[in-house]
Order: sequence, then structure tokens, then C-alpha cells
Amino acid sequence: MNITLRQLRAFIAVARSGSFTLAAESLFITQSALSGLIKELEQSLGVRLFDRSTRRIQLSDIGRGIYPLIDKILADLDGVLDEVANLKALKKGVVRVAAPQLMACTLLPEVIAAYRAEHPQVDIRLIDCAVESVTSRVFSGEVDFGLGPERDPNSDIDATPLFELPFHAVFPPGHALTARETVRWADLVDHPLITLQGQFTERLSVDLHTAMREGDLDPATTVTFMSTALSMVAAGLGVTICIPYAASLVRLYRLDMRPLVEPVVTRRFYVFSRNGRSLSPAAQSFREALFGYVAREGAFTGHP
Amino acid sequence: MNITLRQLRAFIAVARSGSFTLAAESLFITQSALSGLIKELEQSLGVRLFDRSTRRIQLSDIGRGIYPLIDKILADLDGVLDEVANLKALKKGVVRVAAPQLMACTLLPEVIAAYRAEHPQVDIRLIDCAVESVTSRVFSGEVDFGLGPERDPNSDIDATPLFELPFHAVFPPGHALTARETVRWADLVDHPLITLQGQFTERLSVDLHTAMREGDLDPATTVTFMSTALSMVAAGLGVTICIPYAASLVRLYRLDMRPLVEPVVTRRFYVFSRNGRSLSPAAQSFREALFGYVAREGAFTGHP
DNA sequence: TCGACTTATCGGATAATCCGATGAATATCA
DNA sequence: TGATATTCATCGGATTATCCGATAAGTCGA
Repeated sequence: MNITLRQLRAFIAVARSGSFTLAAESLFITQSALSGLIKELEQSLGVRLFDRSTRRIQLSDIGRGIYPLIDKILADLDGVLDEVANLKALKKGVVRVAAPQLMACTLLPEVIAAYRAEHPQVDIRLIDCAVESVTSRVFSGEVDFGLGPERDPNSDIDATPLFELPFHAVFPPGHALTARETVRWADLVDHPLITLQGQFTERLSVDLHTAMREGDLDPATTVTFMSTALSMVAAGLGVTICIPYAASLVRLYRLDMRPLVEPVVTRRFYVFSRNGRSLSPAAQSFREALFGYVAREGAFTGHP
Repeated sequence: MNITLRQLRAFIAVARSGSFTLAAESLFITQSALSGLIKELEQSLGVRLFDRSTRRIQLSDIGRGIYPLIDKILADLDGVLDEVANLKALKKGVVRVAAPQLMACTLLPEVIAAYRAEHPQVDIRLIDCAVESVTSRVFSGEVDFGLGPERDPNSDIDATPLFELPFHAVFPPGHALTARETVRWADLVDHPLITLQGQFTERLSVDLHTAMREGDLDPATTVTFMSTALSMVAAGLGVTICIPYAASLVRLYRLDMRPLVEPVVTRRFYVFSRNGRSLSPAAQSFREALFGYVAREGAFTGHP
């Protein structure tokens, strides 16, 4: 007859609650089964662990002496078991991430590829969607976390800054702006401007109006997707404005980009997750990898 | 299905020996039972702990990671179990006993010496104190148990009779009372009486008054300690009365003692412990040794 | 004095564990 | 190359351990 973990857990539960009945409830067994466990443990050890009366129990001297020791041992063991569970979940987890279409086709494939090289059994599911729906998908639990530009504060959603980057002008090689190191917003008026529809551009207009007290974005054309805008720029139909996390796509279209100044207007991007909810080990791990990638790539401008 | 200690011990045995068959032998079970234990553990954890081939096994990465942690946990647990076994086997332990000063310098040193001869690893700590404070020290848990004369009944304190002995007269060799086999209380009035102060003597007076309906103790001198009274008797200043558990001290002073009769008045001594509380193995063992000593020595009058 | 509460014990039902035999895979040797 | 030895996994039946619900005994409070 050996000491069992069940007996030890029963001992700790009784010692903590001071009651066989309460301890049995906490372990989801009947009081009589718990009585048996403690009896077996006392018999195995050959000592009395509790002094019983019909109304209260007390740890014996020996019981009092070993309680902290057994408590620590069980805590250590549960720590190991938690660690194993984490490793298991990380090894075989699924991570669902929502991101706007532009991030989904630029930044994220690279991050996912790097992560998958190290964790081949973790399944990263990327859900590309409209900017406006990222946070609602996070909130509903459809995804583990989302990426996107600044949204209205929401107590249900935790927003952690991922990066902050300035707007850039995008144009074809040989364009009049190519010789410039930087491009002023005012210089854009000489060229047909192609912008994206929606809140993103509306907020940019507000920022420029505030900073310049005159002038405004006056797009010749508005389109839905950045890939459309870049195609039109490549066809010589105008210039567009873009944030450099999408530099890989700009390069794919063989276009040039320059920082926009006077004023320098930036946009901040965040990782959104549900407030008060922990991520699975795999999701947490991928999130960390994402932050690591951004920390290393910084301005997104310097490599192939 | 919970993790069990048997599974964990099996894991360590296999990891150490690198073989299911050898590990099974070391645990005194068949190889097939051991196979089942490891299988259950792997299923409970949801991870592979060993990579098997038909001729050799290897710890998996996870198995290698948790091996030292589980090894330490089992070592800690075995340390606690050894500790308990040592306490049980009286290979260690501390016993704290409270007794009045007179018992502390007569009866108890002999009992302790005899007990220590048999259990050299048990530490007996004797706390000599006033008669009145013995039970309060027991109640507070400062000591494991206490000795002393009858106290008022108290539901928190358990009192077990240790011995009951008659009062004796004590006088120097050559004294007028030496030729007597017994001494009557009435014979004491012819000699200056030296008594102890306090409740002990007050209760004796009540007992004598009840038994004799006349007369009373009329001490010429009262002192605090029996050793003082015995010194004065040895100096020829009178006689004193004493209970024969202190015979060793009487003999040290080279005094004689005789039973007091007409009436025979006795005093009962008890072992006091906390009601509803168990004693540690060492305290219980020493308590039993004490009762054994008293049973053997009976009247405390017959030996060097 | 009765009702409420607590721990211990009992008998029967159920679950877990073990053994010995066997199978599948691999390595070694003549 | 075939025979033999070795190892871990699986199986079915026997045995052991565990649990539940009912009940008993003791204590406390209204």
C-alpha cells in the first residue's frame, strides 16, 4: 500500500478547510470517500494527522509539521503539469488572427513564415477582412487577436501598440518626385492623387487640415484596395499614399516611395485582444513572435 | 483520470534505466504492467515521454525536460515520508514536559534517564515551574503534557491518574520517631513542624480537619521549596511531611521517612494533556514510559 | 429534548490494476 | 539467409481498490 497523490491532495484540502465535508466538496467526492482517503494515509504513515471531534478537526503536531512541505510538493508538481500542458498546446495549437487585407498580404505572411519555421505544428489561420471588422471579430472570440489602426477605445478590447509609421508617397520610377529624399504634402497637388476609400483616408484628411490650416486631400480617384491603387500608379495614372509596412507590395509593383513631410503625419497600429482573457499558449507565442519581428524590422524599408 | 505517484515513479525508473524491462524489475512489477503505467501517463499528459524502438528507448524532448523536475519532486516527497517514519520510529522527536519543581528534581530525572537509554535520539525537555502553572502551559500547547497534583476539573484538560501516595513524616536519623513503623498525625504536635506554603498545604489542612474533627496543622515554619524544608529537618530544626515520590531527595539529605496514619491521607498525582489532541509519537512513547516506571516503582520506597 | 451537523463505518457495485501469454519488430549470430 | 534472442505493446481474465449511499454515534445549540 503506497502513498497516493489523491491521499495527499485530500490531506491538503482537509487541512485548509478544517472540515471533511467541505474538503470532500472541493474535491468532488463524497465525505465518506474522503474519510477513507485520510484513514488510508494515516495508516500508511502510521501517524495521526488530524485530531477529530464530532464538530471540528485540528491538525495534529505531525500534521502541522508536514502540511507546508506537502503543499509545496503538490504546487511544484502542478507547476510541472501546467508546463507540460503549455508545451502541448503550443506544439499543436491553432492561432486565428484577423487583419486588414493590406496587412494580411504584406506584413503577416512574412511573420507567419518565420514562426512556422520554428513551430511547424502550430496552425496559423489568417482572416483578412475590412479594417472596421477586426475588433468585432476579436470581441466575438472568432479570432484570438487582431491587428489594425487605432480604433475608438473600448473597455472590452485591449489595444497594445505594435508600431507607428509615417505616411509615404508612392510613384513610378522616373517620376518627377524620384529625385526627392522627402516629399511635401503640398507637392502632391501637382499630380493626380489616388486614395483609398473609407475612414482611414477621412481621418488623414482631418489630420492634414489640422496641421496645415488650408488645403486638403483632393483625390482624383478613390479605390477600395491598395493593390488597385498601386496598379494605377504603376500604369502612370497618378501617385498614392501608403504606410511602409506595405513596402513589400510596393516593391512588387516596382514603385518608389518617399516619406511625406510638412507635416509628418503618422499612423499607429495595434494588436487587439479581448480584455481580461488570456491567450492560448500558441496564440501567446505567436503574438510574441510578431512583436519580435516588428522590433527587428523597425521601419520596414531596408531589405529585400 | 489523474496523474498518480506510481506513474511518476515508473517514469523515473524507465528514464534512469533506459529500459522498460529493467525498470519493471526495479519496481517489482511485470513489464506489461509498467508498459501500462507509462502509457497511462502519456495519455494523461497528452505528450510522448519516450521515443520507442524495439531495442532501445530514448526520452523525448518533453520527457527530458521534466525528468529532473519530477525527480526532485519525488525526492522531496520521499524526504517528508522519511521524516515521518523517523518520528514514528522515535528516531527523532522532542518532548516537552511541565512539572512542579519537586517532581522535576526527583521523579522525572530518573524516568528521563531510563527513557534516554532506550531512545537516545529523542529530546526530552523538562520545564520545572510552579504547581499552578502546569495546566496553563499544557492548555497553551507550550508543552506536550504536564504532571502535578489534582486540579479543578476542566473540559479542555484531560487528567489521567499517575499515582496516589500517602503522606510521610520526615525526620533525621536518631530522631524520637525513628523506632516507629508508622507515625500518627497526633504525634507530630510534639515536634516543630515545617511545611510548604500554598494550596498544597491548605488542602491538606482541610483533609485533616475533615478526618479528625479536631486539631489541625500548626506549622512552626512554612517555606517555599521542599529542599529548604529538608535542609532544616537535617539541621535538627523540626520535622516535615512529604510524599514518597520525593524519596530520592529525602535520602540525599540522609533523612528517614515513615508513613503518616490516623488518618491515612493520600494525594493523587495526574498527567495532564489537552483534551481532544493527540500526542506526537515521541510524547506518547515517553508518557507510556512514565506510567511504566511508576507501575514498577509503586511506592517509591524500596531501592537505592 | 429535538434537530442539525459532523465524521466513521458498512455492504454492494463499479473501476482500476495486474499477471501471464502472445504478437510484432528488430538485432545478432551461425 | 534463416534461426534465435530481445524488447515493448496488447489482450482477457482474475484480483484488488475505490466509491457511493445509507446508517450510526457523538456533539452542539435553540
